[in-house]
Amino acid sequence: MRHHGNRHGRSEQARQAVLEAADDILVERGFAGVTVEGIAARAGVAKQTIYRWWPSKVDILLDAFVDDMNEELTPPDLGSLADDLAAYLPMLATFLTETDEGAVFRALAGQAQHDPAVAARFRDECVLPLRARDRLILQRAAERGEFADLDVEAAVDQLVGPLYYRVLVTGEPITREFIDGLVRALVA
Amino acid sequence: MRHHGNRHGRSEQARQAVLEAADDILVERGFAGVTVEGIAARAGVAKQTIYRWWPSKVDILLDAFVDDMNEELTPPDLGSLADDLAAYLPMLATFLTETDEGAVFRALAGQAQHDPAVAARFRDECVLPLRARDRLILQRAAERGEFADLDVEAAVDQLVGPLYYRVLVTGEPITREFIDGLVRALVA
Amino acid sequence: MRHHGNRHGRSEQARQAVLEAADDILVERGFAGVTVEGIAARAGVAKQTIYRWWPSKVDILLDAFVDDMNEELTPPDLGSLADDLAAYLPMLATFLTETDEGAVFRALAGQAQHDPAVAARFRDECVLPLRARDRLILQRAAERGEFADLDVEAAVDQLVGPLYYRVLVTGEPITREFIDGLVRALVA
Amino acid sequence: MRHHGNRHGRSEQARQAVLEAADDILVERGFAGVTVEGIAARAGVAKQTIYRWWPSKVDILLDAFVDDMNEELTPPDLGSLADDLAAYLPMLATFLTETDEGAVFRALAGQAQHDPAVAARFRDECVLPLRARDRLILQRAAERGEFADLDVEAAVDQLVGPLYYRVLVTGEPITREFIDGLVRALVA
DNA sequence: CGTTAAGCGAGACGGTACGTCATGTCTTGCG
DNA sequence: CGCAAGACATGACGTACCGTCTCGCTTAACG
Repeated sequence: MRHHGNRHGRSEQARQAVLEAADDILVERGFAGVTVEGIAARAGVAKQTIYRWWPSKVDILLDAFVDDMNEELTPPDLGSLADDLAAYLPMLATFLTETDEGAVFRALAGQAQHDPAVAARFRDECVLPLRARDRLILQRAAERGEFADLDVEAAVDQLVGPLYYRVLVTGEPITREFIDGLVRALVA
Repeated sequence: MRHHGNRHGRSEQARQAVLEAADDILVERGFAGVTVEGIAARAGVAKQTIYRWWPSKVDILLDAFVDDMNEELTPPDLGSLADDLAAYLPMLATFLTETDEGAVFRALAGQAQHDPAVAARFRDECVLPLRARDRLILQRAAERGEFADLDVEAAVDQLVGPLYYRVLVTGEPITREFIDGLVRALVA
Repeated sequence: MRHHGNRHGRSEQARQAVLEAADDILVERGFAGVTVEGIAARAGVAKQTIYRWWPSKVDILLDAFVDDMNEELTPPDLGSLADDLAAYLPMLATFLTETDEGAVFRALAGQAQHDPAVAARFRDECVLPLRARDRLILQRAAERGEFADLDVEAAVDQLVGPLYYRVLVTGEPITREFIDGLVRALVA
Repeated sequence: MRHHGNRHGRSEQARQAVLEAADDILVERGFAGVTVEGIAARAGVAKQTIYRWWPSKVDILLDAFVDDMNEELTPPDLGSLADDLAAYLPMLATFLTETDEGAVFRALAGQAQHDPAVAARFRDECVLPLRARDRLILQRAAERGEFADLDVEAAVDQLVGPLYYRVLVTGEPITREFIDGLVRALVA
């Protein structure tokens, strides 16, 4: 049964179809291949319906990322900082480099370099939630007394910064050894 | 007197005008405002002249970056690793966030997220030369014997990774204290 | 207190509001400016209410014309054909060129060139009633015996044809002399 | 050999293709079926090429009419006014009602009712040339001395006005008798 | 020392996607 | 049941750039 609008706001069906279509096209054809017309066609939705709810294709990807991210990346709680990090950082690396959500993240990070408005939304809606997960592990370690005087924010940057650097800048693979080095530098 | 072509090789005048126009437009209007037509108009050059020498606008920016970068960012040589880093890292941060070349770098980094071909050229022509400078300081320290057993590549990532992460991802400012923390973590 | 529907038949209030809104917009902004959405907004009526009762905006204008025309253009009865025509033809010209109803008539005549269905309704509901008035004068003259053997239909065409031609085709103003010429040609 | 633009102005090939496509679509699907996109597709031309040279689809039809009209409707010269008119007026009627150019003329006449700017161009480029032909017959008669004191302009209106009135307003067919009546009224 | 071919400015061309506007259909809840 | 409200699929609008092409001028090496 097709839904053709009603007085109580938007069609959830259309919303989902748009987000999924955007996601799929991004993964299949890259960011340049993502067009509002393409999304509309693939989602079986009118272009105007997209423009009614999203100002641009970037906003669609932001929504798509927010929707999907929340189902992923639950940080482990293994009882020791070193173990938690050894489990979590590879998960994060895989998330960023291998998953569809990671592809969306990278595309948004790319677009954030071109547009300050995108950058602001990207930080609030993508980076902050990811950092919250990063922080969680360190905070639990602090609560256990492993690090009495830790500056959590700086520590997060030192831990995940090199990882994002490899993902977004150098393209180097993130190896077990690389992560071990990061953990050792922090624990030392 | 305008130059209208010759039989043997390209017009250096046109090349310079194009690179400068691209640079200027990027800084003034952002990456989205950079168009081949706009560059041509501003440089007083025919569109075809651009397409004859550059496959896309990204290649223009790459050339512009390479031209300009070589005049910047000479790493200091103060005799101690801590001093060198304390002098160099703020220079790098300023280069990335404040200068026109930094704006080009960020734009290219952004576009590299969207296109693997751009990513490859970006790494070869932008990232590698910058990393060469990063490495120089650590190599000199190693030669002085400050760190006998240092893995230079990993150390570079740990040093500059958090810095790029702030520039490209979180947008947090890069403070004196932040840099001191990075240096301390390495020297420890 | 606004009316929001009732159980027994359509709202006359809504009908009037729609016809007036269509008329007003046509006069103010021209035929291209007449849109169903615009009419609905101006009339304070839902779009669906319009589509429930009129198949298209042209049908709205047809209804508007029929409503208004009946209050206008009563042919005079001065006792002689020449006098009647000398009084009536200028009235007709003014009606077509100066009044709001004339504007509606011209818009419908224009649309009739594009769509045979419109043309049919236009002739039945607009042209025929106007021709009835034209004919009336000639018929009364025939009844008075002024013209025993007159072909009324052909005479009407010869009289008002040039007038419509000027209004719809050449745009020439309709002068006293022009009308006198038409009358003279008929009476001769 | 395809032509893709040069420094000396527009492609005559594209111009012709556009005019013919517009003409064909108008005849096949009516004025409402004429769209710039449809013309572009049918002519094998880019939409922008159309907008570069014509402000609107009406301007295309105007050009198409002007191009085609000049090859049609040469008034006869049979030596007497009555004969000339008896030959010419049916030709005119057929031109307006049966030919493709007539369809374009009627469409333009329709659009002229909606837009004063169109009306102005329509009169200058369509109506005036047609009237020139109408006038020719009467002028030749005047030169022959058939009508010493004829007001040619008014006579043209009286002759062709009823004819256009039937074509554009009533839709009545234009019969031999009807035309004879018009000629008789003038000659009388 | 004139020929001639490459580089150039100019700009029209076939395309693709943009973001907007109006159409006519639909669903909902109030009166 | 009629209505106001408004979301929806559809499709054309007019614009902006893309990358390709042709043209005629300028200019320097070659004949």
